[in-house]
Amino acid sequence: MNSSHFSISLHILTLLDQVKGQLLNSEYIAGSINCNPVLVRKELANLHKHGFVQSKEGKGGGSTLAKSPADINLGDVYWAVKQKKLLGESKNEPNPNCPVGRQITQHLNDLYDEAETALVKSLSAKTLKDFSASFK
Amino acid sequence: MNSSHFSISLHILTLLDQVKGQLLNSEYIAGSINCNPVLVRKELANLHKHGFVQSKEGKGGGSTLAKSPADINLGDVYWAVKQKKLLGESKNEPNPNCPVGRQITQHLNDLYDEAETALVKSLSAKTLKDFSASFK
DNA sequence: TGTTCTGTAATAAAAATAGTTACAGTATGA
DNA sequence: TCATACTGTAACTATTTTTATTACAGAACA
Repeated sequence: MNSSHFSISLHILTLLDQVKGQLLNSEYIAGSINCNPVLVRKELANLHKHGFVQSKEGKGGGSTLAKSPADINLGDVYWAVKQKKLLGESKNEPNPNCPVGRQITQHLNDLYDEAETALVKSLSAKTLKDFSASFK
Repeated sequence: MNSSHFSISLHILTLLDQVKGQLLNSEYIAGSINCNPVLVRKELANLHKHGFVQSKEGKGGGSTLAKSPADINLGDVYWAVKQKKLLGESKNEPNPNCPVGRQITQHLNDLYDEAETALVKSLSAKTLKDFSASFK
């Protein structure tokens, strides 16, 4: 991963949990995150695609959690939100004429996959309920 | 982390290991990575600062490993190379007037620190020697 | 003493990320 | 039924981050 997708998504999910089923609209959420409402709606669209939230269109609409916070673990959020490699290359086209260049992409990918698995395992130890409960 | 610092550094270290003590110059290394030699020199400067490589200036100069590849573990490389948060925010200034916004940065940081620790533990299981040995 | 490197700074180009504007479609309720 | 307030999404712009380029002082070598 990278960027702030995970942070923003978890922020959204936490807010939705804190209001216990109340619908929150993208402008309110954006106000808490301090970002653009369209960015929130995009993030919500992704969370919706992965079954974490439900949205209601139209006047008085907004979003709410689609399942119990105890059933949302942060490792699953990670996978849902992930858009690109955790550790990795923006550009990466090593020289195929060099023995190291030719093979390194595969070896790095293997290494990163292992490392990412360890990271997700750590995240998976916590649910949204746990995370949200740490807010006073 | 993020970006390609880790990939590039590990690529450099692998090349240096493969040539067993021979000096490699930044242009050669850049040729294998397929990037700019100045980028390699900056990355080498950082690796040098952390004691992984030695460099020799002047004609016929170049770089070589400063310690045995068996004594370079990939977790240490990770820390040396890390320049910013693994999972995190480019911009992140949540609303201090919102209970969630006010506390989330700290909670996210705690979460990320744990996850990063798990990731580094995984990386630390391998040395440069191990990694380099997987190249045929 | 000319050549070939490193080290580093300053700048430019390219890529990625976030913000903005715009608008069709949906639900609500007066 | 019509004004209002949302979502969903696209197109575009601005900003930030990353990478490449140029430049040059200083070091080592032949």
